[in-house]
Amino acid sequence: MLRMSTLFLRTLREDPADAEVASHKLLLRAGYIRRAAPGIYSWLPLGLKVLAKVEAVVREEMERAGSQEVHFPALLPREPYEATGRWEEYGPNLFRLHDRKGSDMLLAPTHEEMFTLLVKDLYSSYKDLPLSLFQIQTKYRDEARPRAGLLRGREFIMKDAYSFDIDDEGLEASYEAQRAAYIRVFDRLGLEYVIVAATSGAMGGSRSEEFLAPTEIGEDTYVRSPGGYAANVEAVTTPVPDAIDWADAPAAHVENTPDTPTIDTLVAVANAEHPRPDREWTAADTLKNVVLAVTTPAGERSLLVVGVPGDRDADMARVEAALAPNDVEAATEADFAKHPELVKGYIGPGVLGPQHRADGVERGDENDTAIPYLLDPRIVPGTRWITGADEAGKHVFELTAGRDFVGDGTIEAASVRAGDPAPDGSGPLELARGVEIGHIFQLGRKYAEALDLKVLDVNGKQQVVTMGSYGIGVTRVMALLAELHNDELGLKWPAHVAPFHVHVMATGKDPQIFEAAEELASGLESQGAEVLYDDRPKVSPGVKFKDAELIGAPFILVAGRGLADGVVELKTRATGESENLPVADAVAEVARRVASAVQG
RNA sequence: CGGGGUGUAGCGCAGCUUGGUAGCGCAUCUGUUUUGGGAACAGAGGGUCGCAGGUUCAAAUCCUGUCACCCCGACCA
Repeated sequence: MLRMSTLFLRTLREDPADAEVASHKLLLRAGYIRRAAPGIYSWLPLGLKVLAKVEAVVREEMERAGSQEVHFPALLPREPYEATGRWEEYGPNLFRLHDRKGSDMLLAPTHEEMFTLLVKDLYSSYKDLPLSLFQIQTKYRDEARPRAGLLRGREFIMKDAYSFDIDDEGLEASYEAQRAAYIRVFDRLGLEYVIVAATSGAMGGSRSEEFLAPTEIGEDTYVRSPGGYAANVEAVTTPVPDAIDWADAPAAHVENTPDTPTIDTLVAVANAEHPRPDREWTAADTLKNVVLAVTTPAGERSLLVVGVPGDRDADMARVEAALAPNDVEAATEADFAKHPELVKGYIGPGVLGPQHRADGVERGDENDTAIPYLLDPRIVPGTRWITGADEAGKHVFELTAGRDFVGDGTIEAASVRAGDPAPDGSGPLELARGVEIGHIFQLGRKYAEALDLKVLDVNGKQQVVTMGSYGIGVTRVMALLAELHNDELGLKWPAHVAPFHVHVMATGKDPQIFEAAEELASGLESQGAEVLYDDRPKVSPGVKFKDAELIGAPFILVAGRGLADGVVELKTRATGESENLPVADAVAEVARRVASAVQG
């Protein structure tokens, strides 16, 4: 039995100044965690208890799905990450350090390499497969900006699982098994979630889905359609319209459009000075060419221009996803200085990609080669655009894709808007925010190839193993539960993850009250309930109530003035309901409710 | 990395404009009274005012530099 008089806990009356979101404030105030450094938290007794319960659910479902638990070091040598290229690719997000001999080490951000090597170390036959392994481990990522407490830290606990199969069918089955396990985990935790199509990001790989918990404070934006399509915005694909016959299209013509460096000013001038008879020009008639600087993992930097309809922005998250693992940023003044053919505000296809190469005109210095030009998928042959004429104060009208210009390819760079059609025809998209709590994807053979994980197949030939990778953010899930279950008074844990089930308190000074409370507490404990007993003798009832509500156990059992009439009070934290129970029945009744609440 | 802000007791803050013995609330400790909604009174402990230079008889306060942290955007379980 936990006793409030000795529990290592100090609740705070006021919100910490540096906490913003509810879960962060309350976990600090209620004494679950303490900040040790930015994005790094120490765990107090209550916090550890909740964490252990979340872990237990994850562990049980992993084992049910046939995955076996292992545990790797968090501190790792450089070599395996060098072999897969991730020592470079991870960039500044990787915590790097040296041992006393000067060898490079790292704090693992994730463990693909180690799992792959361990399997390689022990297995060499297709008969050993399929295999699924998992661990629950502390991960380290030196995030540029940790925030929201546990929701995004630099040290966090992740369950990561990996599957190993001989062929694609096996991988598919392993993936489905994990997917089913994730559904069970999140259902048991009582979390609402959507499964969305995702990009695989820096990990590499093909099929990929994220489990997002919808919430306003989420950092991921996703879309869904009435017909059931759901995807992270980064992974949304644009339906490609049919090409348009341009036989009757007017010829392109360059017009003076002074002082029109932005789409808004361009549209205004176009309508004022170059109106078309049937309808007004809008931003959607313009083609915006955005200059980006792309840096490869090896550090090579080059420019790229993406063309998007003028009524949309280039969404950097989507661009990054499309160009992963490269880094992308907006081009700088220095970049423009090196490319005089790029006239800011008036950039057009004329100097880009195929056009540049086709006309053979040298516009920059001798090292100046054509800047690659990628187009939004909506810019199909026959569509007509107003776009830059590559000369200050001039735009070209009726510039027709396919006839007057082409790109080097297409790119999903344009922002996604509510109302856009779903790629599978299932209706208009709506946008929402969510927190990524799980991510599953088929890695394929990337890591097995890089680290030479092969087994003999049935014909005695070496085959590269194919892998899947499956993560759950355990600390993040805990923070999310706190985020979802609270009110102005404090936390309201669901029974199956609460640090304990019943908060028993004695209110009053009469020793008999304390005796009765203690009896209730130990009675409940013998019935299988987990109990915190607030046995502090000189603390006013108000303080005890406030603490109990802040800490957030699902049931609060009060022994106080009602005792004289043979009753104790039971408060249900989630609903705020309060009722009197006869003392004699209280233990049995509360234990029964605990059991049913824990079962969910 | 871009923008904004803050560093004063364990926590939350005032003091800085106009330099002159470092303060308030909460928390902690002692005593008395209190005990169903963050008690009252009396007393106590606890701070090299982020750090380093400078100006001055005198710096939390003015000047310079520096570090750290937080918040908003670009990246991730």
